[in-house]
Order: sequence, then structure tokens, then C-alpha cells
Amino acid sequence: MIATQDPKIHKRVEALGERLRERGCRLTPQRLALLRLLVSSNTHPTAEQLYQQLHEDFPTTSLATVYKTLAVLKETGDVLEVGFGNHPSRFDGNNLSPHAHLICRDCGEIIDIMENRNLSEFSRQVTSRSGYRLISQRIDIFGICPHCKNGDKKPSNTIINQGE
Amino acid sequence: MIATQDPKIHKRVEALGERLRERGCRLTPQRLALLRLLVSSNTHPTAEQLYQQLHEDFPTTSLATVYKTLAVLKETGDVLEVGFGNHPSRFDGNNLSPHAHLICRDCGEIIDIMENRNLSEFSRQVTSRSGYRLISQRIDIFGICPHCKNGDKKPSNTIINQGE
DNA sequence: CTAAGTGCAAAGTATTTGCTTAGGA
DNA sequence: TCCTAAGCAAATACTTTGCACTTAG
Repeated sequence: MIATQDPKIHKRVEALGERLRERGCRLTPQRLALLRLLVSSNTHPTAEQLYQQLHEDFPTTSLATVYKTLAVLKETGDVLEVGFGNHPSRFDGNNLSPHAHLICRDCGEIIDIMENRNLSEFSRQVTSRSGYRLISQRIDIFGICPHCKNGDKKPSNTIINQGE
Repeated sequence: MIATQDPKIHKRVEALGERLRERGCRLTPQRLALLRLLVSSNTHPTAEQLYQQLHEDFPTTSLATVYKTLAVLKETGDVLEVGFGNHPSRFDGNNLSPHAHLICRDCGEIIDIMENRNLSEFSRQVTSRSGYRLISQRIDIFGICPHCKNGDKKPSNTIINQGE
């Protein structure tokens, strides 16, 4: 069970639900719970992690359902999938504005970094110079977080390499 | 069969071979051929594509061997793996200096964009501000290339989304 | 009522691993 | 000769799909 007293979270869940309904999608209890999870977590959880939590309230829920709903939300642009090669993808249901990721290679923490003007400018320059039409960009910065530097390990979502 | 007359390519192949030998690795004909392929291609091929080409000269070669050798070369830092979620990873054996990628969403073309000073500066700022130790960064810019804009489709390595 | 979603199991991809044989140094 | 690499097959990990049953609207 997740506490969803925060009015801000409640509001965003409502909005997401509305958007799904507009699309002709049904708002099942499972989906609602998934929306709440996505919106109230700020750790970029994996599908598996979302599934584990959902499972507490819906013991019969399957991972497939989680993936299916995430697929819908990705299409509507309401969640962002952050894939790392073979490692399980991480999902962000909070931050829709363009941003970079700061990622700890050891514990897998992902922090959203609001985009800076230079980066957008860079993308625009690069694409126009090459005759491309710009769609999107992705910026990941890999490092070691303060905790892991000190050895206070709280291993959770280890990411080995940048490419894979 | 690949033409490897280019002295520049030849030199880089030699260098890579030398580095492998230094590491106590053996320079088998298969590996040599793979090195040549990697160095002489500028299209960021997939493991599968490398395998297909290798196969022309070594009909018994297996994909596993390609992956194994690529793994070694990744470790030595001589090739860069560029993973895109579930899509097959692409490998770059030419450009080792830090760079961004300009990627066509339709045909999968990947162009290396030499890094600009602002980007490195951005990463440095972000990490130090968060107490992280910087390891590396990855910058992918997604768009539609001029050919695909015009419908001159030569589909090869389609990449659907940025995240996955 | 009925199209969409659930949940199970099975299939799919991309990559890795184990193990036996071959061959480079 | 010795020990790493090749090559095959099987395993793995994440994600998607097919289908019969359920349910929100």
C-alpha cells in the first residue's frame, strides 16, 4: 500500500487517468494503482519493482500487465522509459520536460537534471548542420554518487556500463 | 571480403592487434578479420552484421565468437558499444574520443559528433554540484536524416525510441 | 452488452555461458 | 606442448504476445 495523501500526486494521477480515458482506455484498479506508484516514486523504478509493489495490493497481477500498461503510457508520452542495454529499463512518471540523467554506476540511482540551454542549442545546431530534423535527445552522465564513494553501499539497481 | 588497402586502416588494425597481444590475447585469423571489419566500417555495425560479414571468410564462425571478441575489445577500451534498449547494440571501433551521436530514427544511421566544450563543462558542473565523481557521459540526438525526410528510404537499422 | 484489460504461459530477442575440440605462441 | 579461442548448443534476462476469462463503461 502506498500513501497517496499528497494532493499534488493525487492531482497528477487524476490527470493521467483522464488522459487514458480520453484515449478510450479503461481505468482498471490495477492501472490506477500503477499510476499511483509511478507518480509517487522518484527513483525511476523498473517494471519488476513496480510489479512487486503492485503485487501487494493485487496478488494475482502479472508482470505482463505492468509492461502492457507501461507501453500505453509510453505511447501517450506520460511516462519516459530509460533503457540501459541489457539492464532492465527504468521508468519515470514524473518528469516529462526534457532533462538529463545523472546516474550512479554503483547503486543505480538516477537523478533528473533539468536541461540547460546550451544542450538544446547544441542539439539544434548539430541536427540542422547535418540536415536532420530534430526529434529528441538523451543525455546520461555516469558517475559515482557520494554514498557509493564513501562505501555506504545500498545496492539497488546496478548499472555496469554506459553503452550496455 | 573487405578491401583493407587503406594504410590508415591497416595501421589501426596493427595497433589493435598489438594491444590484444600485450594483454595476453591471441591474434587468431577470426579476430584479425573482426578487427579489420570494425576499423574499416564507419556505420556502427551490430554484432549480427559483423558476424554476417565474418561469415563470408569464415563460414564456420559463430555469433558467440563475435560477442566474445567484442567483449574483450570493450574491456580494453578499443571499441565502444552503443546500446539502445532492446535493439541490438552497435559497435564503434574508430572513434575513441568522447563524442555525441546523431541518430536517424528511421534508417538507424549513426553519425559521430565531436564533442563540444560546453557539454563536457555541463557534465563536470552537474557531477560536482551533486557530489558525484564523473566517469563518463553519453549524448544521443535523435532525428530524421535528410534521406529519410525525402522518403529515399534505405532502411537498415531502425531504432524506434530513444529510451528503449 | 461488448470492447478492452487481466493474467497465465509461451514465445521472442539479444546476449552470455559451458564445454569440447582446434590451433596459435 | 600448453593454454587461449573457436564453435556449437543451451541458458539467461528482459520483454512481448496469444488467448480464454473477466470487467469497466
